[in-house]
Amino acid sequence: MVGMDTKTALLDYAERHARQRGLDGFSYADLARDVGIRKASIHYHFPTKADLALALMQRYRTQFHTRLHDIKIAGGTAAAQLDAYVTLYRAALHGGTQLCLCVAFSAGRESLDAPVLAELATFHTNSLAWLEDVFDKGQQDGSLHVNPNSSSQAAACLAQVEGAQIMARAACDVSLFDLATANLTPSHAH
Amino acid sequence: MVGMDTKTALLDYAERHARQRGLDGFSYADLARDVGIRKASIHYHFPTKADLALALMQRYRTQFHTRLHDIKIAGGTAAAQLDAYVTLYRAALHGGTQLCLCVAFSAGRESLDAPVLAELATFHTNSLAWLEDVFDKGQQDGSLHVNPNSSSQAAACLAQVEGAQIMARAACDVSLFDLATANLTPSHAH
DNA sequence: CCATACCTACCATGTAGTAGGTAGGTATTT
DNA sequence: AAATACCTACCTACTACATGGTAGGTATGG
Repeated sequence: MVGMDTKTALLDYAERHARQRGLDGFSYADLARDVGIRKASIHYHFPTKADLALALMQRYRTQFHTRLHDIKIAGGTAAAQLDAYVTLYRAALHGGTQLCLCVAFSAGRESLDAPVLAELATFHTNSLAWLEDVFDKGQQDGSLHVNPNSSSQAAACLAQVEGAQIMARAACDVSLFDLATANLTPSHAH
Repeated sequence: MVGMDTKTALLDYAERHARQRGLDGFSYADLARDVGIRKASIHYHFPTKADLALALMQRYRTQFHTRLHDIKIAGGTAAAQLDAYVTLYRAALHGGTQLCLCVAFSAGRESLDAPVLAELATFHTNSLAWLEDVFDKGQQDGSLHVNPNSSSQAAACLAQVEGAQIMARAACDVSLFDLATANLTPSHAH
């Protein structure tokens, strides 16, 4: 974290904690130790924990959807795009040490304020739309087997990667993710 | 809760809290209010919170696997058994107000002691074995389309229902679960 | 009597936050 | 150039609870 501005450092550490333990599982005291400032100073950057959670979710959502956009722009078959998508979720596991933020926050959604819940809903809505688009494209280019209801298939796909993360996280074992998503990425040797 | 013994009442309320908010999201003070005894008295029944978590997981796992056993005993095609399985997960959502305990604990696994983690691992292992068995039977009785690797398909199926729970819980909307699991329960009108 | 299941009183930290202050840097004014 | 004003980003000191627990005591039912 050399030379990094304090606010970004706080967000980085907070994101890691939230993805490992959920929002209720860490405190400002943890962040203070991580960043090397006094706990009370964190309130300068994030007056309340809810502000921090919102900033985390907004940052995560925009970064994630930039990645989705990049996958689209890069072109390739729909199957390749789906593969890249699954790879995003796999990478988010960091070897089984953490969940992606949307899953972590979904599980602890009772502790979230309304604006954070709204961001979370937007994350899911955007992801479903992106996936549905991929399945539609897959039907056109013949690279994916698509059932008659692409929105249901998009939902199933999102459920699968999120669930695969849960399984892998529980066991701290990425190979479980691979096993559970093999049908989505058939080009990989499993 | 009339006439119920205190220990069971504690477990019931604790399970609800844990499934709604995770283990870090509730405290003995919540349980004390729920059951109507002093917080310190809870330690008589569960000396530490880790003891409580272990008891919760053990109870949940044994009950869940009794249900799986019942589905098997009841007979019917493999497709009907898979349908019953998905219905278990759907019912566990309680209208979108909570997750099943294994998902809630998986997300917050960092806060769990080793014996609880072991129970959680057993839960997943047993569930996968049961599902794999169903897929094997489905291939024999022709009621399920099974790909060459039934263990991967079992893992995918488990991931899907767990992920579908996450999605439905985030939005407090069971219809998302239905949308995301439609391919597993084709006999239902979606 | 004894086991069970509760109680009170307390402990040691821990949590999210408030209020006022200060140091250093930068922009503006004299 | 020097003084002043303002901003940023931290600090100390503190608050009000809250957390998971300990220790000793008491009431009740079998």
